[in-house]
Amino acid sequence: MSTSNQPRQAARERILQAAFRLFYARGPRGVGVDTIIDEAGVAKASFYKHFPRKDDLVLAYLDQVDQTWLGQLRAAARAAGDDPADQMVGLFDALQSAARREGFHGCAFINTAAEATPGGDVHARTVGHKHLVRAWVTDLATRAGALDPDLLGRQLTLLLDGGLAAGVLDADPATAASAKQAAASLVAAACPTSRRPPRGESP
Amino acid sequence: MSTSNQPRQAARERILQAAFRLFYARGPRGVGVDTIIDEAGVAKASFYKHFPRKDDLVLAYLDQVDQTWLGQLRAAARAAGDDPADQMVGLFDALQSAARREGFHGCAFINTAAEATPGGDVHARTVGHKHLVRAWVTDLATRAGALDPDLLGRQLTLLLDGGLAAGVLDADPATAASAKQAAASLVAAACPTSRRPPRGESP
DNA sequence: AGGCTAACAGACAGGTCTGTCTATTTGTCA
DNA sequence: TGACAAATAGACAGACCTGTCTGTTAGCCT
Repeated sequence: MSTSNQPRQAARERILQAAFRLFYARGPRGVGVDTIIDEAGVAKASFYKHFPRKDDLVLAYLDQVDQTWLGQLRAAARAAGDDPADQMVGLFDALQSAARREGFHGCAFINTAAEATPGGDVHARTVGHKHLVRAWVTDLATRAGALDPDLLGRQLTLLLDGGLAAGVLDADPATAASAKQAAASLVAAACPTSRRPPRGESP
Repeated sequence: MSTSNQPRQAARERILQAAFRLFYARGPRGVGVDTIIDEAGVAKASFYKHFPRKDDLVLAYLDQVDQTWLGQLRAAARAAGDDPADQMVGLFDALQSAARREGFHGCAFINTAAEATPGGDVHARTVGHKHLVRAWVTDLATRAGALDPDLLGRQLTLLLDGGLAAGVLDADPATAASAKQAAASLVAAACPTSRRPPRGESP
């Protein structure tokens, strides 16, 4: 029963996996639904049952990337320790990991937004994602006691976007390293109150 | 004769102008050659005489954007004075101007690279442009006496790319302002030798 | 066993895209 | 005036894309 229950949702899952890989590599407009159908090994009717319009699949793809990327950012931040200031720098390790990954092709949201209709659902979803990330970084900046959390949030997001987006041109690991150093510089300049030692006690 | 000599090169020019506007707004793959032909008011045979493949027009488009954008960057840098350190900050005014411009739609190179075939001419051209910009900024950093010019060049380019690329999502003028402030921070941190006053004499 | 749901295979229509081709018009120069 | 170069209008082929439709097969629950 477990093996026969698996196909119940397996078709949708296979479509999503194929879409994730193909959309990210070539962009949604660069991949026809027939290609996804072949790659996923599903029937056309099944495809359109799960995703009535191709854009529905694009939206699901964006949601998937959103969850994955935010998860990686949060994990990298958490790995940097408990201090929000350290976390703001540490999250750039997620950028470095992404840049090293085979098949790295830049920022899925910017790449997708570039070819999406400005007023449509797809474009709106990409904007929503970036707002989420910035809100999270700004929250970290607030908790780190930054003088201007909104400014620092924007600046770090800018570095992140720059490092991600440039990946579609040239996946240079030195770029991510430079971004992290820049982040450290900006965080240090914006949070002058706690000049905390690497592993120390409260003053 | 002057009026009749004009059309000799006018067709090519009209095509380029139409392509510039349409390609930037919708991306090269989002615009068919028929649309460009209509918009430029030329015949299809004329189009393919000047640009045998559509990609040839895309390359010409990229060259045009390259010249325009580099010119704006250099002008903004020059407007900031003679000090290379000031110029590295001042060039971000070009970003702010671009973000304010009607129809701002992010970075033409990143947007085009996102939909270009990874190994092809078009993709190579976009990479070439970014290398040019970075080399120019790195040169400024060197002349400003930065401790690590390559690092500073990468960091400023990162900020520039981030501000440009994010424009395809949301053309927020505050983003460009934040980028300029971040640049000022990084330049100040990287060039500690000359702590030059806003309008002063040599020490 | 029989009904039901989901998936499968694949043809098909209608549209768009690139690039080629024919035939005609216009302006220039000798 | 007549040859020549270049532009014009537009049909056309071949490929690809989205979305619909018909018919078949396999597993699940009662």
